[in-house]
Amino acid sequence: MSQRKSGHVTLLDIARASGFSVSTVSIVLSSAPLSQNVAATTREHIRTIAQQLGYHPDAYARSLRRRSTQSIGVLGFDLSDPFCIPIMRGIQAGLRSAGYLPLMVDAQAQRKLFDSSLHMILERRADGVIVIASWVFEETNLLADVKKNNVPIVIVGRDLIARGIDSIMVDNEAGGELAARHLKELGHRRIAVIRGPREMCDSEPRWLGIQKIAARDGLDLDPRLVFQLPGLADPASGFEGGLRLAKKMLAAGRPFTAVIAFDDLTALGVVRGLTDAGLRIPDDCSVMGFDDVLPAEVATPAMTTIRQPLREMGVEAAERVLQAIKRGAGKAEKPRLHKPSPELVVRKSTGCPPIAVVEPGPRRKGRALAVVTQ
Amino acid sequence: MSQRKSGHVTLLDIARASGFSVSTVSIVLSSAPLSQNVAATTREHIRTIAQQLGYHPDAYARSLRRRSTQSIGVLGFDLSDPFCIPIMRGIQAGLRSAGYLPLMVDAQAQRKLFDSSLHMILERRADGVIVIASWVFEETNLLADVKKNNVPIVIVGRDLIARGIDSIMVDNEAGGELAARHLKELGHRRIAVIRGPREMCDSEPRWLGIQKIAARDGLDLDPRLVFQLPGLADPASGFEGGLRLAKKMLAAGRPFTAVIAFDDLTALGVVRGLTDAGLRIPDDCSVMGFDDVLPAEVATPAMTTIRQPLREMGVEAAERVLQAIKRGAGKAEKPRLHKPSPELVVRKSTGCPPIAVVEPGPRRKGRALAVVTQ
DNA sequence: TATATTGATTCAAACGTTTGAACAAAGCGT
DNA sequence: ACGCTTTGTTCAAACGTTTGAATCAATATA
Repeated sequence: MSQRKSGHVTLLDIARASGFSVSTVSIVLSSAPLSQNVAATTREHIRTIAQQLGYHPDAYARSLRRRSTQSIGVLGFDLSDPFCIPIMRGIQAGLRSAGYLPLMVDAQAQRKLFDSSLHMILERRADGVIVIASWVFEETNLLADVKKNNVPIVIVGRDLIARGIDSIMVDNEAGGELAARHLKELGHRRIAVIRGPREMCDSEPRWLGIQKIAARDGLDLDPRLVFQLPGLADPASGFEGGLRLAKKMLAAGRPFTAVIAFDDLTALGVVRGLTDAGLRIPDDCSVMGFDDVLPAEVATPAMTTIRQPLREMGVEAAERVLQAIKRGAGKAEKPRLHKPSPELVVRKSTGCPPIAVVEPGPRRKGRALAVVTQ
Repeated sequence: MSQRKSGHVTLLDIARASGFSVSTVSIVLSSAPLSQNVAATTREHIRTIAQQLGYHPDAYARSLRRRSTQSIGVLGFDLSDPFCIPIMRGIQAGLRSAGYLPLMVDAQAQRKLFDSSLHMILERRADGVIVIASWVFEETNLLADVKKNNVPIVIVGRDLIARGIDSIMVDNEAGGELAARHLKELGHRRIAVIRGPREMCDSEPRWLGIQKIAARDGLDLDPRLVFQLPGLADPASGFEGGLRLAKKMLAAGRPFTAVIAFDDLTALGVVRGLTDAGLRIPDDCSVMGFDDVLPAEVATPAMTTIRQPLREMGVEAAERVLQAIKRGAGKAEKPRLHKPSPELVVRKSTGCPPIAVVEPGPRRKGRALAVVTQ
């Protein structure tokens, strides 16, 4: 019942209550090697008292002394992006098994917060840093300070090996190919595409993959049916973009039987846009997404998409950063790029092309059909 | 270019490099009151050097000395629940303006992790704790240790004032009423309901609200059309549950024109189930959710739902816990319950009841209609 | 001229923990 | 009686920071 000044129970409290010294108590409670030398009765006694008082070692004091925090800063560019969550989960799993703790920070898609979050991580002396940058992400001088304090860093969702940073990014080109091939095999020939925002590094390779298959298999990629998502900050803005572009798509007056959208949210926006115009998915038009996030899975019809192995990517990131730590701060190996393969997930938003093809002429009652001219 | 043992730049490094003492450097860099007395040229000099060396104060050492970490532990029961994210955002906003930092932890819906996460928060000496417990959540002896170390605590999404904990929980009964009234005003009379799992405290009041309106306005709540979600851990399991129960609903052979689901994911499951059976939403049957999470917003048709002011709840939680800290650890006011009002969000999944009413007799081609007998 | 006052800087102790070294006491072989 | 090991415990310094008190000039006041 000793009166403590700070609200927290400390080793000293337990020392006093048990009659032993702070050293002994510390040795017992932290199961230091020396604790084998401590009498079993003493150990028991000290442990009991600690339990009673509700003692929790002060991680700050401990880290200060041990010069290691056993924690990894995990900086999510935008946690509200459903894309981040599985990656986070993977990271958590990867770290936990090694006894490390994630120090999660959410930059809320704001550049300013991104910087200050990074500072925060450095101030907390994380032993390493993992950055999840799915959506638009301007490079900052992040390198400067992190490297100056030689903290190993890994980035997920972006290729920054050129800047000397270990990177993990799905094989977007393969993903683009997968999507195009799937539609081709269903019999689609005229495909509309919504490309990602210019600032995102995923955009170009996905488009490349699509083009590759199109060229090889004779798909028709009418430039008037290729659109581009503007680069906005909010991940949910993909939905708005898809919705808006779906309308433009119909207005273009060119026939198409399928749409490949940049990501799942965009695809959901497209579904909304086409549905509003009276089309049925997938009967009148197939729609594909990319990523495989929760909203795509629970939508009706369930979205056919290209799955990124998000969780595995998180695990990999954790392993990378832990390796780098083990290797020692100084000897930075040359940065590697890990490119996991995406996977086609066939659900209900894609199907065979209709016998008739969408061709909305001069705005008749929303939907107008014309026979395909193949 | 001085060789440091630890990877991190410390005050001592700067002291040496600048020729001033550690004290002076500290005073300058932490903008302590005394820094007014420090010569402007000195200030400038020290700041420049700190910048060059990439100095970041060690949060651990600082907190140890200051006896305050300026951080709040935020323990999310399951971060993959889209419900959590807006709350998190609110908390972040509320804390940031007061200069506090959230220490986010994800219990991943696992009881064991829940406990260890709480320990972690205590070890990190958070000045306060906010718990977000949306989904099933068995009380632990969480009180014991947190209270023993007198750290103020607030819980969002559950009413624990009985256990002496400040709580914030939407007015579920009002929400239930809102949902029922909306359907009634559209002209629905026969309504199926999917109640939440027994373990969740939200379940009962929502049901109460629905019953209240039903009784007053003469809605028909056929017990054979009232279902109950089993209590599973995974938040996405609500979807599966809704899907399964939708099938049972049709199999019950009782006419209904609308469904109130326990939450949005469940509602999306219902939409899937009914759609699979050949029904159109909302033409043949209206479906309502609860919460207003992202997947509900981007689904097509967009989900009509009862919105919880999640962000505001997060802000409120932050303010509560900060107040408690300011008030001082000892004097715990008697715990209060804050019950924000939900809000009806009308989208596209609800509409007037069909002239014909769903009544799936002996499994004919999926969908069978019968005239309403009002 | 002695004494406050002010301005600029430093001393030294403290925060709670860990840990190499030291100490004390006992057992044991020579 | 001596050294040597073993067992059980404590000392004291260190981690990087903050801060009340102290120092020391130089200047202003009595």
